[in-house]
Amino acid sequence: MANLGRLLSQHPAEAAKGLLGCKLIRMFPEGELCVCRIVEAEAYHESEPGCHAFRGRTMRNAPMFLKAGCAYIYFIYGMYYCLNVSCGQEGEGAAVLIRAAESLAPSNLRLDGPGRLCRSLRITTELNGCDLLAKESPLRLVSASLKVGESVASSKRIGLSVEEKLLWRYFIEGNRAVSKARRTSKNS
DNA sequence: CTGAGGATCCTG
DNA sequence: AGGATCCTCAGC
Repeated sequence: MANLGRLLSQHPAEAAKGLLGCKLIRMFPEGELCVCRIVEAEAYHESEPGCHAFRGRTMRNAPMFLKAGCAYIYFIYGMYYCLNVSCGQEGEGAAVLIRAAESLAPSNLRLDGPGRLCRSLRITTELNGCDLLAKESPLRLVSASLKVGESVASSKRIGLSVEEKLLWRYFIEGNRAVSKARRTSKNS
């Protein structure tokens, strides 16, 4: 995908699909750099009750309404953070949850799960709202394509008991950073 | 003001 | 299967 901004301005389901294979780059305050590759993502849109923005804008979900490409980071279960990328048009409550990534450099980080990804990359609400498309950002997205031979599969979203007919979870089929039970379309 | 529940993960 | 752990929002 040539232009990340254009990709993310689409419907979150398109954005989630297109984010697979893209790089996520974390620059720590001390200057250390981590590069990883997104392998699993879910779409959320204000039109459906699975979405935090379903009941309109609140203090917490406000970043979902920002222009495409901003971070929406929330705290959950008293313990974990989850990273989302705002998408769609400005004023539209839509985002993509980053569920898992492959650790490239260093190659030993555990990024297989939304909570683990944030813990390993030290992503907290301190980064909430930041522009992931800006070059100087401490957390940044860079466009990249899938590798030859890779394909995208989909399933219902994880951990929701509503809207289960929406197949808005996307993942790179067979990828090892996707949890074993959920990495094939057969099991999803 | 209150309390129920949550886009998770780890342990037993 | 259950607990950690606390923030958010709906409801009163």
